[in-house]
Amino acid sequence: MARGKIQLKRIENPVHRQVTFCKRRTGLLKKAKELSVLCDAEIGVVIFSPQGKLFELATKGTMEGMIDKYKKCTGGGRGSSSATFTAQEQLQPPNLDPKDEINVLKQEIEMLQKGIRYMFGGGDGAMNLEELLLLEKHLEYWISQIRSAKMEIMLQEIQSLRNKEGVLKNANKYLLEKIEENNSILDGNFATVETNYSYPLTMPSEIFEF
Amino acid sequence: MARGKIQLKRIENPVHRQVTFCKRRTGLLKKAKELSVLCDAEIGVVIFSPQGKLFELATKGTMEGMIDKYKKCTGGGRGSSSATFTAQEQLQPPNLDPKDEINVLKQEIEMLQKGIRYMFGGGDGAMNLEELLLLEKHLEYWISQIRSAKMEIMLQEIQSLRNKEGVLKNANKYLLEKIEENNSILDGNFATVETNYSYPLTMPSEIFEF
DNA sequence: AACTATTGATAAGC
DNA sequence: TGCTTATCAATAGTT
Repeated sequence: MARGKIQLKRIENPVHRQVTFCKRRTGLLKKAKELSVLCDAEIGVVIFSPQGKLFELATKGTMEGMIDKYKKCTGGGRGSSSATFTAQEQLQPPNLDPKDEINVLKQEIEMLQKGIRYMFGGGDGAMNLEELLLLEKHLEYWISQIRSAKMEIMLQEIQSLRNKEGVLKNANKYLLEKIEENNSILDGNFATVETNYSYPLTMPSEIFEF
Repeated sequence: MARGKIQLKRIENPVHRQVTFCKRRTGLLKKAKELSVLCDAEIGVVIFSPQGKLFELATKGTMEGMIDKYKKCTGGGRGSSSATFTAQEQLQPPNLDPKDEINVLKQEIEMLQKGIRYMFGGGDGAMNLEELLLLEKHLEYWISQIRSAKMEIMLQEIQSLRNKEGVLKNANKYLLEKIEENNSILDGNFATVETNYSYPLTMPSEIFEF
């Protein structure tokens, strides 16, 4: 926004973070009010500061009312979200007694939580060797997933570029033919058109190096 | 904002209103996510369109969790909780159909994973190449952290085993001396005690290979 | 849905 | 916390 763009990650400097929290909180609530007024929508916003302080906005009626309305709306099924990052399905043998499955899942949750604590809490959430080995395994799996997703995207990109390359080469060829045609029509009356490029015109291959 | 400023009042043209609702709704949720990430805040947003359609965002945990937290903060009536972050406590609410419990836990895992994605990537669902590269980098860093923690534990373990080894060797030596002492006391009256072990008694070194 | 001229939001500095 | 300003981001109107 101003004086340079920012990374979308937690602001480490506590002073900056606090200031930004104030400013953006104000901005967010303003935006919410505007949306509500402009589009006749009912909006509730709840913000807890890192210290646990509460800021709220309910554009019509009360927050309590909003919550009731929300609960009515979500009363039925829960939609689990999109992308497929589910390590547990891959890492586990398919058929498992429900009881065991529950335990495995709980174990995994605990590990993830510990891992997160370890990562973000500065490493005090002591994990033992076994847990670390397991977490390592999971992370490696995630990385492999990410790498294959990455590869897919890159391959698509390469294919797309190759297609473009083909099109461009053809256009190239066509244009050169045109030029030579013109030259032969103009015959010896003029010097040939200066062409300081060679056929086919290509892009440097570095474009494939992401 | 663009091509002329707007009045802060309900947009009368239904088409304009709908379009603006879409655009600004997206913008508002984006802002909320940004604020949450940048300032480590917990944010819940609920939007009802004029037609009563629900749009929601909860940046940490679930909306249910937010509502509970909100109720606690406002001192209002009790809020009944549903699945929130702690598998252990999920245990206590006594009887849950195993099937449901599995779903709850899977949901929780997905949430944790989503949280990780969110913390690292800031994106929602599908990730683009840049985000994937970033996530890969972060995971690699994480793994390296875990590996060094693992190494430290292993080194400690080795050290501890070496200490034990020393103690055992000493005990060993002492016992052997005792035996020889006894033998010399017993003199030639009996054959020496059969010892089919060599000094010092050691453990096979494979124990260090984890 | 895509574009772009504008307005709005805000990071950094004081 | 508030004000200023240079910049970035959101978006109103248009196609």
